[in-house]
Amino acid sequence: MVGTSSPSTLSELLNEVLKINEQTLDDNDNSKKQALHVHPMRQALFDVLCETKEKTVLSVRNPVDEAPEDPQLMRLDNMLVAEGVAGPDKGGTLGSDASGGDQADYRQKLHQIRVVYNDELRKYEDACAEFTQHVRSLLKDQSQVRPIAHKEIERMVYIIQKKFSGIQVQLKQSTCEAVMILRSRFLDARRKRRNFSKQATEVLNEYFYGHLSNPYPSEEAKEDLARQCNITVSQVSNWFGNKRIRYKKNMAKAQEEASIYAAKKNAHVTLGGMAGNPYGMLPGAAAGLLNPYQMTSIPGQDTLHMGMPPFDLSVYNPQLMAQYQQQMENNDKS
DNA sequence: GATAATGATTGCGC
DNA sequence: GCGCAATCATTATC
Repeated sequence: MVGTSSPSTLSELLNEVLKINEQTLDDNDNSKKQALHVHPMRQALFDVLCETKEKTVLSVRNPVDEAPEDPQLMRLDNMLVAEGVAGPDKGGTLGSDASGGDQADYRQKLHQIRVVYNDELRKYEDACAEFTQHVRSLLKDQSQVRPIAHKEIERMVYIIQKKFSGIQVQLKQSTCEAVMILRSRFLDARRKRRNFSKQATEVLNEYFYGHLSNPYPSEEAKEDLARQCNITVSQVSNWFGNKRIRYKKNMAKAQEEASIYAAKKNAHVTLGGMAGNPYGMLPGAAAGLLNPYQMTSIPGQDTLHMGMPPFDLSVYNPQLMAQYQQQMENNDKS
């Protein structure tokens, strides 16, 4: 029937359109297309078909309205923002313990990841927009010959965007992995310690032996020491933690060291008074003599000697202290 | 290369 | 959250 003569009735035209819809139009079958396009009932029937289709599609739930936020995608997004890859550039702060050089290196590497990520993301977005536009125009073209509901187009767009979203998730995942690898590398690098400068160690030791009776610097004191030594407050805390433990463990050597710092302090006192020692009455290791550790741990001195050592506390002399210790050891032997 | 020294980390208790 | 103790990992010294 089709092809030989134009459809004369509404039902004939409908059958014709449905057939065409099923088979899709063959570009070579121009006469058939032509016949349809010029039929006086064409527009009316086409409108009816569109309306019917629109009603049918309306009953289908719109996936766009109901799509829940993908929790995995949300996690990835949050992480990328937190790490400074997505969102505003935070400069890639590592930890306060990382050294300056490492920080700069880390920032540079993170910036590279950020650039690559944003570049790829833009490419995907552009490709997605381009493909969506292409499909839209294709559907628009097809709407000339078959009824296409608006919701149908939106659904198609949604499917396309979901496909591209899947690719984006992969991109975000691999970016997160890259950041994790970078982070772990630099966190490991933090273990690559460098010894503090001699000057910094001097400052810390002076404070420690100057406060042996209470070697627990306050937060303010730690900040002050950190400034003086050009290290972080947590490094100061670490140093004091280690120092207290090791002082206890190796009292003999610590005593020797205490004498050195006491002598230094003494020289300072002679020259400049008691400035800088909040325990003014007990300069240097003299304060250490009253510290709780010494009462139990000095080799050869298992108990605290009740008698005070033979020196004047106000002008502590390390040599006299050494003599005193020697004397006590001799007493223990005899 | 062995050893000591030292800064950092971890697990635990308070 | 802080400090202690044990331990790890690196650096310095011999």
